[in-house]
Amino acid sequence: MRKKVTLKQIAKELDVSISTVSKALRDSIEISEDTRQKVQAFAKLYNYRPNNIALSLKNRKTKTIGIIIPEIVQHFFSKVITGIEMVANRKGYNVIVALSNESFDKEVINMQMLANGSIDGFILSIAKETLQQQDYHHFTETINQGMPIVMFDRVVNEIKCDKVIVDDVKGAKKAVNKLIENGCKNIAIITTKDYVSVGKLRTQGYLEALDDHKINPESSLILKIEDKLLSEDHLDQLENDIEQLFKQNDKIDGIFAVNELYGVTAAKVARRYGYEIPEALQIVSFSDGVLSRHSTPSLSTISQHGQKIGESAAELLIKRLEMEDEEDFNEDEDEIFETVVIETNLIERESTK
Amino acid sequence: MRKKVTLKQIAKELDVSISTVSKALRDSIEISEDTRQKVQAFAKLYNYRPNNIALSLKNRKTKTIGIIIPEIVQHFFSKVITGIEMVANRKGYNVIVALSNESFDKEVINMQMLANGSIDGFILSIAKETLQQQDYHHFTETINQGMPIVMFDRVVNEIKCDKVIVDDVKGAKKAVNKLIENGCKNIAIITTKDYVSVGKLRTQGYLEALDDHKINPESSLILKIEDKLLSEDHLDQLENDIEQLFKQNDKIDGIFAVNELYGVTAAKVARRYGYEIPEALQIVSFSDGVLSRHSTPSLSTISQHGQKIGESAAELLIKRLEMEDEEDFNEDEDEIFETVVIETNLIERESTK
DNA sequence: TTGTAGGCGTTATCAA
DNA sequence: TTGATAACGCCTACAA
Repeated sequence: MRKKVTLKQIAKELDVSISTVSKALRDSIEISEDTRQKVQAFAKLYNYRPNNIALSLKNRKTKTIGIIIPEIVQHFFSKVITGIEMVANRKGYNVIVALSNESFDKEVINMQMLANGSIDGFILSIAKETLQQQDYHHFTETINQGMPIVMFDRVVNEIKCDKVIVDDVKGAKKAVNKLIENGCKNIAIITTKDYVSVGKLRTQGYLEALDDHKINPESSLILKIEDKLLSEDHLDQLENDIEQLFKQNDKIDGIFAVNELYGVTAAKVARRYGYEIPEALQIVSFSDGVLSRHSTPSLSTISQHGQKIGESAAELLIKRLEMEDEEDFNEDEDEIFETVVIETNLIERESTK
Repeated sequence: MRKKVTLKQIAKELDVSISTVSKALRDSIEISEDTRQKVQAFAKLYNYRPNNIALSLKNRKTKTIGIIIPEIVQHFFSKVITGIEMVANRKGYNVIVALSNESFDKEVINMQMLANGSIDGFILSIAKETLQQQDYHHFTETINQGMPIVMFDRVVNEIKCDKVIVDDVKGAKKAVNKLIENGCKNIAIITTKDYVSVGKLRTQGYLEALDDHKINPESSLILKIEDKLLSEDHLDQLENDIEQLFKQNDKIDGIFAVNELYGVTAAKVARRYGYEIPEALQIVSFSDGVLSRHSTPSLSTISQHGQKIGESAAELLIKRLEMEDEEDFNEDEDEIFETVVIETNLIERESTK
């Protein structure tokens, strides 16, 4: 068991000072060719690597990014992480992941844990509970402490920071327009309660698309799901709710679902009701998932490009971090924040004509 | 912008020494009630939190766990992370995630990055490329440096460390036995090339189950997929391969797929060929995914309980970490490592009778 | 009851 | 060309 070597140990072995070793390893011109080689050889032999923690303490930066997301067992969030990790890694950053589990308390606790020096900045998507309570003090606090935050997907106007979002309204309109073009007359929407910002925006897009085509929205065609964590019970409930939708209105010939689970579940229920897809009923869902691609019938979706979102968020954060370095204490106060919008696009599969 | 306060600053403000502040905050009896309250009040006011990095450096432990997995965009791995994160968090640990992307080089680089003081121990699942090259020096090296590793799912006998695995052979036998019980006579297997340990083991289970029932394996019923990263091309290739399987052998009435993607794809191709599921063809797949539950028909699967695996791995690692603390330098050399086996179970859905 | 000093591993500055 | 020293933020043994 060869424990990690430190500069100190190398110094002792070679009978030179610590600073000589340090300089030699960093190819300083101050050091003679001779000792440099000696030191480097020894270091290589013992596989010396500078201790990250010590460096972090010294440099007052950790080169790691903290991610806080509601859950990881969701293709969209995994994709985002993949994207973040890619650019982070490329730029020499690590990524530390914490899950809020949609809970306000866990979000707060995790932020505090990480904010105490473990990371240089946050990339996060807000927990549902937080959105519901509209308590954002933990965000403002960390920002005030000088730690930058980049929010993605579930963002909130109250907080001034960089953001990466999807054109939810526009994406929803694309979906609904497609259905209208394809001849649907009675288009239902399956969405979330309004406190989930993306659900609200997608609902808005749905309404705007209808309006653009002079179609009056009907409340019997709008289903707002109380979105709890995924559980078997919840799934049953979801199916029941969708069944109610079909019972309430037997003219439905198009469905826009704000996520792919709603989409595939709608397809399942619809087929149980004898609807032919896409002949009698067409479906488009918002999604970045694996479900819509592999389900039968495969679902046409509005792809939100989770990985791109992640990449974009990481770039924004790192840009800001490196900026801070440069402008040694530019206490400008009124900083300018960016909001990057990632374009969605419609992927046509079997659930539309 | 109120930057984070340090002990030093508090000390200066209150005109006491740093150690007095430190002790006061930790409720030391050495400190007078008076100053203690004064210090604590001030600390609370300025929202003092000890700096993690400084603590890590001092204590020579970071209280964070490094996870290295091939990819995160796979339900199984997400589940494992969820499990790890749960127990880690409960025990005051953070979780830092790195992705190998199935590449040997990235695995090595990421390990080195994290091993330099950033974490206390690893939980990992080996990249395919590493398994192929059978080069495990980076594992032995980090273990030799005194950093514990827990491997899960894709493990390897050559490395002595704690492991968490699934009873792959037994699970596969459960699946195939079920098919046999249900009357299947010609059961095909869709599996990976043998260098993927879990694929190999599941294939072995398949063969053993057949043997138990005195059924001779037929090479025309065994399809070994060259498993690349998921891409559209790869998917087409997969469908082609499966089509070949059906062409080669028109008596197939049961399929055991070693993962759910193979399972749903087989179902898709089979239905294109006019097979009724489960009447004419029954399918069971290994899985921990969302696909099999929501596909049509939903797939019967051998559930591998990814979250439990994660929890178990985290418990093993943390146990070992805390052990190290106690036994101040017990250089015993021949340590004893555990291998925890997580039981699988068969979930019956629509793809079996 | 309070303060001083040393150390965790590095690097940077300045002195030798 | 090399080395001593201080600093990053914290804790603790020991001294006052």
